[in-house]
Amino acid sequence: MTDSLRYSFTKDERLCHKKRISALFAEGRGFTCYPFRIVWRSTVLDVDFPAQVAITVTKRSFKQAVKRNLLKRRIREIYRLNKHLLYNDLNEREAQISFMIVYLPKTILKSAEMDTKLVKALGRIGSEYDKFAKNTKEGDSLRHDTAD
RNA sequence: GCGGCAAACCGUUCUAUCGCUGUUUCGCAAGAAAGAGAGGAAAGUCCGGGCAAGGCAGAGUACCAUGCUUCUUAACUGGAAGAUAGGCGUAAGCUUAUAGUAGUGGAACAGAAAAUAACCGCCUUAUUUCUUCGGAAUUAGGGUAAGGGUGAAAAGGUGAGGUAAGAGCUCACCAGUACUUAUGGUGACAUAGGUAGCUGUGUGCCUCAUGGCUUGCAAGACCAAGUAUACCGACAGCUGUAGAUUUUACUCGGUCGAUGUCGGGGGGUAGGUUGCUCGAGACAUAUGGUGACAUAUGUCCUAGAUAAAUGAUAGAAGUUCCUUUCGAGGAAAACAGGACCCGGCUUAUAGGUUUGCCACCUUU
RNA sequence: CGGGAUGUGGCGCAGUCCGGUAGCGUACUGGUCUGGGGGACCAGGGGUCGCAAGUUCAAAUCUUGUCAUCCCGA
Repeated sequence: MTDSLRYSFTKDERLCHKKRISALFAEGRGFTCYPFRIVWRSTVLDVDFPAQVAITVTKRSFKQAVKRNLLKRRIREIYRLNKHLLYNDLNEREAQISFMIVYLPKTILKSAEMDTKLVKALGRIGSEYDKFAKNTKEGDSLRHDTAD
């Protein structure tokens, strides 16, 4: 079993800094792949993993904490089982990003449905990164934003 | 058997695989193993307390809260057992209100009048006019709460006597109030008797008693190293005086005490550690108490996250509902997630269990 | 997590303290003035006073619970 196929999900793979999250929303790029919105930003991380992720469900959509927790747990579980696909993409491009998954709808979807949709969304991050890298290269040299 | 009332309790369980957050042990490290990991309301933040910081003693007033009695508790707008007066229910039972009345304000509309009641009516005195000589009418005054379409509420109720007409004016019975005696009760109060003809209701201000500082773990402490009225200049002022400060405001008292005003000037983090979970702790038994609860003994350690852990998938069993070829198949499973910690209250809650009691029906 | 405010015709707000008639502006409908429009004037319709209990003779108003929206501190 290689490292990429370990289904663990440690703290280093999560986005836990308040500053980084506010920077992500201020400068990050986003796209919507229903039922999720992905906000991401190329970032130099001080860990071995190619990505750090945070998951949110807004209080506007779900008022009760039980439902928010349920959705966050399910999304995290799906990410944990499918993140090696994203890691392969990013390792090919030698990139590090931080990103956030926002759950949009106001109803609770089934796990299987969310599974296929999230895999599709994660697959799109690679192509979005290519687009971004191309644009910055044309304008100036590729420039990574520092973490802090 | 069926329906209800009250109290207490449960709130799917197990296995496998992959994960998450602490703890302990092993290991140089990577990591491995063991064991632990949401609730009866964790919720609302409505009360009370612990804990922490802030006062150079403190006191009074204002302000706020509470308000039958006795108890309970660390404390309480909590709880228990009662008291009085209502309301609902056939019943078991449930439920609402309750300090004082010395003073004082108001009670829309309607109504004569909303509380020191004379508009109509009734009785009566005087005057004038008319007269069928019985009386009738006009004006002025007096007496009178028996009657009057209202209203939420109408001046204790019924009967008799009494009177010019009436009236607790007097009497009988009934209802209440105040004072008082005896008995019972820790007490609220109850029961029985006596005295006073004393007699509307609810409500606000007010009065009395008791209690009450403010901010909240994002408090606070440490890593963290110098202060925060720093320091500099100008102007005004000169000794217990001005003034400043003192947990909202005011007063007294206390403390500090020359400084006050204006201008300039300078520093910055939300990272980590701690607070942080052993506590008015839980469970069991015994004793005391009607009960809330208290005391004693024994056993146990039972979440501590921080963009925030308790999940996903598969299988099995049980419960409920639907379909049924009686083999089975399908679906559902409430309210809801710790964020410093406790004690209550309130609100949400599918379904189920146990105990006691009440009414009705059937059988004996 | 803590603190506070608001909810009344279609819209924006009074009235709530101190209980008794729900009102103002604008919008809407009809009419008059004008050749017509705009505008002015007159008349009219439109209200579970967020919801549910309670107190009271009587509740938009007082009390309690609950729901929604908004703001502030960090």
